[in-house]
Amino acid sequence: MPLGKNDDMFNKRIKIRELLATEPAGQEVTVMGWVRTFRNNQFIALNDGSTNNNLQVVLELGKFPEETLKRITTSASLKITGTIVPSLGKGQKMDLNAATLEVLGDSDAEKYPLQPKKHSLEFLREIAHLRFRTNTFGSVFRVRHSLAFAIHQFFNEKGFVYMHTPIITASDAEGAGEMFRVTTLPIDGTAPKNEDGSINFKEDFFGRSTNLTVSGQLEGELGATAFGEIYTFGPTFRAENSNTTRHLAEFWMIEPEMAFYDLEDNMNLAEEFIRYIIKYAMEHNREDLEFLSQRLAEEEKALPQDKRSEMGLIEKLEFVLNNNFERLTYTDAIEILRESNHNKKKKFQYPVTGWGMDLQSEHERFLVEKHFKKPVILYNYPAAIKAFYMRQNDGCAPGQQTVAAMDILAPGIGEIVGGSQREERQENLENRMKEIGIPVEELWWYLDTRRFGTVPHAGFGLGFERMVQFVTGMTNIRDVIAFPRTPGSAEF
RNA sequence: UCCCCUUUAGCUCAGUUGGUUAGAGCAUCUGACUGUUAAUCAGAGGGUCGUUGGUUCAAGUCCAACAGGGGGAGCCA
Repeated sequence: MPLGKNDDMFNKRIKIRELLATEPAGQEVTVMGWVRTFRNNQFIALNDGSTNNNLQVVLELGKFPEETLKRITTSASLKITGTIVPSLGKGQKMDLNAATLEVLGDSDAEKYPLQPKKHSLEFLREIAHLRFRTNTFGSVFRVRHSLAFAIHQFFNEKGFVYMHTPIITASDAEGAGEMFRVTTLPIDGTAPKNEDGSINFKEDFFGRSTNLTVSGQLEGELGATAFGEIYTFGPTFRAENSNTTRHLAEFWMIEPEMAFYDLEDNMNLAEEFIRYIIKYAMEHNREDLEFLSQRLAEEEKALPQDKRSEMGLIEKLEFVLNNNFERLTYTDAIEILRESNHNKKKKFQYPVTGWGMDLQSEHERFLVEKHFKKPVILYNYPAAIKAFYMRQNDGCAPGQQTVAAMDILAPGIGEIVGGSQREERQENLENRMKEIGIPVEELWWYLDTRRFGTVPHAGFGLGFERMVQFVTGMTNIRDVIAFPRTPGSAEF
């Protein structure tokens, strides 16, 4: 097939987003897209997914045969050639006066489920394979794309190495929740067994028991202690029976891991990172964000006054760009919560008992949404409520051992980032592992980072879908991933 | 996994203290009109009231179980 011969190409179309940015001056163009509405047997609102804005195609009366007009139904796909002129109508700046029109694919109007009207997000979730054709999901997924792209750009500019950590892992040593087992052994009870009756995984595909990854962090630390700075960005799986608006069984996570970073460096990076990708979306997806902002405002009209956001979506994002996150220690947070009127009036479901307690989401929400009214970074948590690999802080008061952990809490979402400086001292790390029953032998490869040239290092994990929720204002996490996997649900 | 709410036409919803033939808007179809903007106007078709069982002379309506959906909690990202 000859290359570079544009005349032979089927697709010489101009994208509608690009076309709408030009001035209408009688130019001849070809567009392709899907019908959103067909009014008056004369006006087609054509959408090609490049933007929520439709192109108005004008059909001269009598020019096209009746049989063709009948086929211009919602979501039918069309190829149209014609000239671009200033619109005579008020809703748009240009019209495409159609010279030729070809129906590429019909769409049976009686069966097509989307209508030119408002649909509930719940209904659209049931037709997740078609919901991209709506304005809301068009905007959400274009923004999701931009955020993903910005993430790579941010780390690339900083010289981080993008590391692909394994999806299938053998380590189940982290104790981070339920895992999905990966096996080729039969499930009908005929799998080979050991003498004690347990499954003999030596006979399995990998010769051992394997699972889908719950985090790439431990592998990430291996990369960081060689490249200096790495990040992962990939799918993560949790088999927890969580049924909430912010949990998925399959989600995407970004996990940077940096050698020669302490906790403060870590917080600085996380904050800069979040701001960078929001800014990127604000600059590249302004229209989509404005649409989503309007959608959210509309949705919140149905809520009682006290449940509505104080800021609009755009306003909130600008606020995050222009204001530093509030940073405070766990210990200070407990004090604030204890002294709050909310607590004194016993309005917390879980009373603030004092130092050492795990913060409940109502406490986090109080700090973020009521007290500080901005994103908050909490750090230096009690060791007892945090993971084994977090660095033990020196010089803690007796009975108040803390670790160099930090969580970033966002309004409306809750925890969006969890990170820490890692325990780089081999002895401390091993002692801690033994204390909480994590098999030291199984993680021999991880501990090698501490054996051979250990360095202070830190990292964090950011839930991508929660970030997309924050930026798009979508309240249910199932609406920011194309095909959500949740307990009891894996359609499509 | 626990608690609460919910399920009526393709969609969004009404449906009274249990009482005759279950309604509306939008969508769809037919026709009219033709510079429309979720076009408008006229007409038509469309329902095993989530499923199963129970109470009752009588159940869309009351009760129970199950299933789907939503919200909250826990776990976390």
